[in-house]
Amino acid sequence: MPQKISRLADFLPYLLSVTSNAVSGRIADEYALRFGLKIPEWRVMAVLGDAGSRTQRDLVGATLMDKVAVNRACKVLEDRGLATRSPNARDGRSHHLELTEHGRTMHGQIMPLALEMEELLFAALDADERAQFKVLLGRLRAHVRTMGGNEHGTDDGMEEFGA
Amino acid sequence: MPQKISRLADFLPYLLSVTSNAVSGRIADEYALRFGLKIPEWRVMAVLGDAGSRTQRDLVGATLMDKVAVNRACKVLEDRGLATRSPNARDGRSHHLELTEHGRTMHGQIMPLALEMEELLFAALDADERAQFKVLLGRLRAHVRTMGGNEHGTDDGMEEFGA
DNA sequence: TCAAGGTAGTCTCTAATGCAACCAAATCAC
DNA sequence: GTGATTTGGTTGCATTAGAGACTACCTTGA
Repeated sequence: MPQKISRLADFLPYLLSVTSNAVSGRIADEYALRFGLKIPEWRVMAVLGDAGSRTQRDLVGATLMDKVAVNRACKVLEDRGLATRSPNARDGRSHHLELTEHGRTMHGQIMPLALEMEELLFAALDADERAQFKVLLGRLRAHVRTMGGNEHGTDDGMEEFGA
Repeated sequence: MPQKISRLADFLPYLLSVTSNAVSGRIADEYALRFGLKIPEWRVMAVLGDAGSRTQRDLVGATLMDKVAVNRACKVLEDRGLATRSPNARDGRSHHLELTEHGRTMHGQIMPLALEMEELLFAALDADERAQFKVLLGRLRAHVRTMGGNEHGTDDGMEEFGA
């Protein structure tokens, strides 16, 4: 019998962090193995494949990643022929990014794997629990964002990227 | 009205990661500001203050951090006079780490702040929801750990460090 | 039309994180 | 005991993430 129970183990932020790392780690491994993609690259592909042509700025808003991270991910995707940039007629500073045919094909494989991974990782939770979990995460994130110095500049939602 | 809803935003691992980062970031800021401590250092202090004298190996098990991270955190704590190492009679390779008086004093300030932060960050969730959230995180983590290649070597629990 | 200020994207430098190789002490095999 | 293997701890290296500066371009307001 344990002599002492750690209060660390009861500390929600700790539990959250450890769990998140475990989940992310597993996914990162899987994507690296199967597609040679890192998480940032994968996220960008997910958004592009789903939403079509976007600027880097849009991608920052959609993925909540740093603009540098987005930039690097885009560059990798472009170098690998998974995405292309075309000039933005409206704004000479930015480009539109879009998946290539190759990118689209890969996206077609990637999304099912994502869902499969989600299924596998969250198998310990039934449908209701997952829904509940998602709601709690959403509320938590929204709340944390409102409090304190808003962290990383661009702080608009990720919920929509309507045209 | 949004034209399209991102599937990324519905992807649980993504939501988990983003939320966890937001929470961790806020806490990290707070501890850096008030005590000049980083998360790994804080975790080690939390365990030492709570459990008394431990070896680095124990700390790895208790914090689920890399042994290198633990080592570095310990070194910082020692350099700052918050913890001391004393030889381990049983094993010449390792030392016992323990908070100094100074460290203990700081620990006395740190833990209330931790609880305060938890309260503040999780204000968006009521008591039941927090309990539920904790249960779900626990199940999730336990499940993820069982699947796939067990990641980072040492994989014993964090739930007990009995004598 | 021109200056002033703001924004998208890029580059660079530094800090943080994790891994692999390593050393020293302990344990095991004989 | 002596050599081989394991384990706690440490160091160094490679990878990653983030802050800041910088360029090119846009927008506004005179």
